[in-house]
Amino acid sequence: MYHPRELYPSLGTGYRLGPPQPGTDSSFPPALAEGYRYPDLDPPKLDCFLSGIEAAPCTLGAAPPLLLPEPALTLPLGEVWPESGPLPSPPLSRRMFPACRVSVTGLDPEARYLFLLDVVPVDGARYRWQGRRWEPSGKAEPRLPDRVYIHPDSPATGAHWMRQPVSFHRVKLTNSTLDPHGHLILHSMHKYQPRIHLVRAAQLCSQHWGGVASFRFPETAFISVTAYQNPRITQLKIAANPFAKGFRENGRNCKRERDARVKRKLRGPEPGAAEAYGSGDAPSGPCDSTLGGDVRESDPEQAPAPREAAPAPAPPCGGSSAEAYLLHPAAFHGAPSHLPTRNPSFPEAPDSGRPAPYSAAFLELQPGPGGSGYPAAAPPAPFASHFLQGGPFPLAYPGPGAYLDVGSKPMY
DNA sequence: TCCGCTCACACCTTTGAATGGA
DNA sequence: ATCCATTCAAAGGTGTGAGCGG
Repeated sequence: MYHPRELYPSLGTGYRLGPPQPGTDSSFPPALAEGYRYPDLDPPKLDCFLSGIEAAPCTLGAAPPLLLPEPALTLPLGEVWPESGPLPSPPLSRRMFPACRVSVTGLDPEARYLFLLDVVPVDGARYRWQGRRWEPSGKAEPRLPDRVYIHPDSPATGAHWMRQPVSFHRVKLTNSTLDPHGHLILHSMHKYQPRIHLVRAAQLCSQHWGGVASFRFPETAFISVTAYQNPRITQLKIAANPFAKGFRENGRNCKRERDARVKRKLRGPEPGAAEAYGSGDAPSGPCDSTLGGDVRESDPEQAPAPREAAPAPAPPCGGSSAEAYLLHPAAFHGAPSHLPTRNPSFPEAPDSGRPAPYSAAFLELQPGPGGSGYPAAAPPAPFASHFLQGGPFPLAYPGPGAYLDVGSKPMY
């Protein structure tokens, strides 16, 4: 995890934000553009996927009015956070799973861009799992310093980003407010919204950012937890995450095997301990930085797993809910009442060769005009150019309690 | 008592270096 | 000398359960 100003101090401290572009496709919960300035280009379009539990492409919709608060804490240009002694041992963090993955079009193939991801609180409430659903339960903890994850391929050309979906599967979450490793810090039991930022460097060594576009996909909102609240979420993750293979039905770490081991332990030494574990169905091929490695599309056993993860007549889970795990299960995902069923609203993408996505089933959707927490039709967005001083990250979050807090914690 | 968090654990995947053959 | 495939070990990611504290 890095702070962009430390990595690329020459990129400058300010950037302009311009008018959002009108959206087109209303069949999906719209991705919301919070700011943009690409005067010489068609507006970029982002398609959102949940790796492993993948959504059909979601065309960029129109944006709400952009609210720009005063910048808060800033660092002098180019200042690097000092090293403060040795890093403490092992970071208590876990990867976000499934990972955010987006496709982008409309970039200048020659220009260079940075892809960033951050997570902002959705509201001011703390949540609690009430057996069937997540319900607000008290006031949220004070907001933590914002951190930004920079995609490791950054900066790269527009052609590079458009070549294939951009995966953020390496994003790590933690609830340690003192985390020195630069992981995204979240409060447990709070609702968050990931945002994708696309920053164009007009010239890598210039003193100005070439522009920035910021997107949020309502279907990726999640509630952070440190322990599973919903057992069906557990099953979904085990089924979909290759790292949890050992916990699957036939795995050595499944409940039946664990119970058997405990019994054998009580009786004496385990006789079959030296047997080989390999099953030969390990995912193949390298996991590059752009394509997520959490679920291999080429592995026929991996991708369809979520469909088989839960029994068909699933118990009600209270409609929509989502959990993202901090120290323990790193993920963001939901608990649809029809977990094993493909959502008909998301037809299989042509030529994808993948199972149709489950995304809609995992959405943390708020009741609202368009079925999501965001207006189906974007509000009018009068042009108003803004210029932020003090650093491009994070962008203002257009909601209650939004503020800009840059550099109050070391970023790596 | 309940609930959430921390920690240790076993199991598994990922990754990159080392090796050998073409 | 180069390229490619294979092997191997270390690093890292996973959920679970016990224990702890508020």
